[in-house]
Amino acid sequence: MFKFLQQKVNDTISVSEEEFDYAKTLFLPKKLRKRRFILEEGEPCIYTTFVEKGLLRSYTIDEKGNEHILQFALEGWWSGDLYSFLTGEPSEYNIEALEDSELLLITKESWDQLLREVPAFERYFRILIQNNLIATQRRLMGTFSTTAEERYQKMLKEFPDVIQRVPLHMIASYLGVTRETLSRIRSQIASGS
Amino acid sequence: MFKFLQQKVNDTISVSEEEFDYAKTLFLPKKLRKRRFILEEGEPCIYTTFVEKGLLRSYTIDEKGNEHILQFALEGWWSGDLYSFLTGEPSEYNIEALEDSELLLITKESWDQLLREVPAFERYFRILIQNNLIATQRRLMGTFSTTAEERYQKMLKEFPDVIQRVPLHMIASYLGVTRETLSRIRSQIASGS
DNA sequence: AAATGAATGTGATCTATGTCACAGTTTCTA
DNA sequence: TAGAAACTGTGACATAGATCACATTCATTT
Repeated sequence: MFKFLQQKVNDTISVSEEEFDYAKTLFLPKKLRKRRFILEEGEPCIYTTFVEKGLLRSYTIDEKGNEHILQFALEGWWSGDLYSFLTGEPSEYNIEALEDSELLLITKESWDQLLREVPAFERYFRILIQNNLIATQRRLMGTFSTTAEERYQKMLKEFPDVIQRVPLHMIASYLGVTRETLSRIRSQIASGS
Repeated sequence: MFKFLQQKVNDTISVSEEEFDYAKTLFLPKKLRKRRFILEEGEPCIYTTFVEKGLLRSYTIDEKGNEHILQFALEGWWSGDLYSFLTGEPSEYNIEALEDSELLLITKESWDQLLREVPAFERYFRILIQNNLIATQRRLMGTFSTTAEERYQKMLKEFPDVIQRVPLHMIASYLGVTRETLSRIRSQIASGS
């Protein structure tokens, strides 16, 4: 059950068996069925989530009712609303399973404890967040400097598995365009260049 | 000279005088005149920078020659290209002083050493990066869900000092619009609503 | 197996923002 | 202090992408 998490953590830093055994005690396993939510807008984000199996998405809904996807989380990824998790403030995000999923949850208290007692985890999360920041900065600059088609092509290369497993209107929402626009982009790619 | 950095760090975590004295030895003070660069596209980002005084901007230039500003760094902020700094790969960013500035620089080697020897700094940077990630995620979602005018109004509230000190075409570039569009938004705000 | 809802495609039209061009003003700098 | 950059504004026009509307196919659920 924790094999996958352990492997992921050890890809980044080195943690002894004892340290990891301790870490295990702080996580809560949970199964989440397709179309069920682990976080809904307005409630505080109690857990940070590691995805053992399945696929989550986190998204906001704007005043017009449009969804905007912040992140897809496949196996081996983390999910949650960092701000709400840290502050206890109500979240602006919804986190939904797009497939039947198996998750490992950790509360703020346990997380604080883990970082305090096992400094290697402080380092692990620093690196995790760092890589996330780098990727998010790139995505932001990409929305300024590239067309919707270029962003779609890039996503096809970088996350082919996400594209396979997720409906197109969600890909569109992740790219920051409407489903109609993505549909036209796709038919254009299919026909011509 | 290090008073400001010390204060900033102590706002977040607590570091003893001894620890901070050690940290000081790892930073290199540098003055950078207006319009001079501390990083240019194509070269590796050798330093992460703390701004003691002045104002920096980091930006990329796309294929069409348009600039896109990732960040303004005022007094008390950090600047650099995280990816290039960590990997040694050539940077895609330029970092330029918009005013005569006083900086504290730290190399990757010294930074690694600092995080290794003073765990409080590992924590400090984790929190710093975490807050940066939260802000960047918000900015990204904002570009998807709000108009250029809304983003400008929000920036006026959040960073009035940046707006005061930076030319409008750079504000436009930060917001992801052209200078002409921002100019029209401003005259519209001035006249009507 | 039927029925409901989710997902996708596509045409017609609209709009926010980009592009290009020129002019006036301010700020460096030699 | 003169000349050159940098900065800002504004008009005319172009365009990527949004909106709205409808049809079809696919997947779930009872």
